[in-house]
Order: sequence, then C-alpha cells, then structure tokens
Amino acid sequence: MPELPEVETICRSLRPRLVGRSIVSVRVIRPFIANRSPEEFAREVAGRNIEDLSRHGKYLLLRLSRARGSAPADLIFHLMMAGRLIHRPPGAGPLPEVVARHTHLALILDDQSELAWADLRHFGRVHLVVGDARDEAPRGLRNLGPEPLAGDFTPAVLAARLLSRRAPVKQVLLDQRVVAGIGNIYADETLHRAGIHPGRRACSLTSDEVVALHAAIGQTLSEAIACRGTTVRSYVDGAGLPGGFQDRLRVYGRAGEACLRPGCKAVVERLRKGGRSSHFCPRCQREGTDVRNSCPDRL
DNA sequence: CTCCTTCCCTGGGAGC
DNA sequence: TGCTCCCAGGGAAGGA
Repeated sequence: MPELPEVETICRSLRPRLVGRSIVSVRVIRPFIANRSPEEFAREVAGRNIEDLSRHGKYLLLRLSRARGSAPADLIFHLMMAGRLIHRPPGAGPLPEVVARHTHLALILDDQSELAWADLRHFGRVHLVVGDARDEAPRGLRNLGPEPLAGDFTPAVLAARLLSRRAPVKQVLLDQRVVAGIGNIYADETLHRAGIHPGRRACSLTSDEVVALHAAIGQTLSEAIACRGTTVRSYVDGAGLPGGFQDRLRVYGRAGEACLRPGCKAVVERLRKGGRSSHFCPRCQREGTDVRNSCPDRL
C-alpha cells in the first residue's frame, strides 16, 4: 500500500509525463471529491495546466496553473491502502477489469493521454484547494509532521517527538503528526532494523535507541525508494509497474519464517492489536522489562 | 492534549 | 463451483 516510498515513486514516474500538460477535460465517475460537487470540480479543474507534482508524507499534490481569472490550485490525492494513479498514453491497452470498475476520476490531457485515479477499497478522497484556502486542505496534510528524509530531520527532532508520548512506539511512528509518510510496513521494518520491540513505550527509548531508529528510518525509506517501492498486494507506480522492495522485507508479512539477520534463527512473530498487526523478531527486538519500558512521571 | 475504539470499503484467499 | 468468513489498514470522529 502506498506509504512514503511508494508515493514518492508514483510522483517521480508521473512527473515527466504530466508536467507541462494541460487538462482538456475531467470525468468524475464517482463523487469521491471531499470538498466540491462533481460539477464544480470538473469546471474548476478543466483548462488548467499541470505545473508540478510533489509529495508530502503520503499525499500527492498536483500544482495547477491559474485559469479564467481564478487563482492557482492544488489537486490533493491520498491513495490510502488501495488507491492508484495511472497515466495512460493514447492507445494504451485497457486497464485490468477490476481497476477499470473502480476508477473514480479521469483527467484527459492535451496529448490525449489520461490520468486515472482508481481505488479498489473506496477509502481515498481527493481535495481541491484553490488559491491559499488552506482550510480546504485535508486535516492530515495540515498537521503533517517532518519529512523523514529531509536534512533537518535529525535524531534530536525525532527524540523530541517520541519522548513526549507514552503510547507504544509502533503506534507513535504511525502518527503522521510525528513523522510524515510511515505506514505499517515501514514502521515494522524500521523497528526491526533498529532492534526495538514495537510495544515499547515511545518515551522509554534510550538516546542510543532513538539514534538507531533515526538511522533505520533513513536507510529503510531510501532503500525502498531505490527499489521503487513495495508491492505486497496491489501497488503499482504511475506507469503501472510494481516495486521491488518486497524481496527485501525482513519482518513484514513473514510471521512464522526465520529472522533474516545473520546469525539469528528466531521465528518472526505477529502481534495483533486493534485490527492492526505488527511483525517483529522476538530475539532482535526484545520486549522491555517493566523498568526499561517505563517513562518519566511528567513528560 | 493523549489515548483508545469504531467505522469506512472491497478483493482475495481459505475452508467447506 | 459457489458459498461464507476473515483479513488487509489510514484516517476521521467521538468518548474517556
């Protein structure tokens, strides 16, 4: 499912195909637009040029030019778990039937190509923000935490955001206000690489553990981007190509299999809580004792 | 403010 | 073959 590396890969694959093109027409097939009626949306988007694409956490933004006296606008996608953004050149073959059936929006471009947004689970929403109407942007985007691959994301920044929270570190990593872009797969993978049990209270981490986690986040996300993302179920990039990082996962989806750390033969376990599962190695990621897992009285 | 629960939705796989 | 059951899970909302 699209987390930071997957959305980054989609963004990079779409950028050369979309930037500079103009949107000739808009087909709203299902009204999954958060803040416009289908008619208003089509009217406000058609005729604009696509000036840039950018990723913010798991959000993908299309920067659109001004049109007919209206201010520039941002088209904001959140693909959730099963969303796809697929660019199809003119004459491209048909989409897989199940994808075609769940296509919600299509933008027709001036070279007769098409950008299709499909979401097999109907969880995703699109927002249109015209001008600087920031309150129209999704709440999650407005409250987004620091980008984990940016230069100013230091171990100290991570520490400040973890040490004020008593919840399990896995749950805190998934909080997009703490760090942007990490989802279930990369939370499990970074905690394994850092040797931290997912159930440890965030505020109980030592400074060495925070440094190890910070390094693991940077390394795991960078490597996943280099592999063009993780395809475990349905993820494909903007050209329809699957990723390659699924072959390098060390714990996610590997419950019952041997830990891959050299010399460790322990069996990967799966912990379920509130409908969400965590995968970890009980030997590389020891559960804290009561003392180790304790936090200061005042945070 | 944090933390916890519930809900949203459909495809795909397991089991019978 | 066809049915039921269960699982995947990010974010919004609401209550403690």
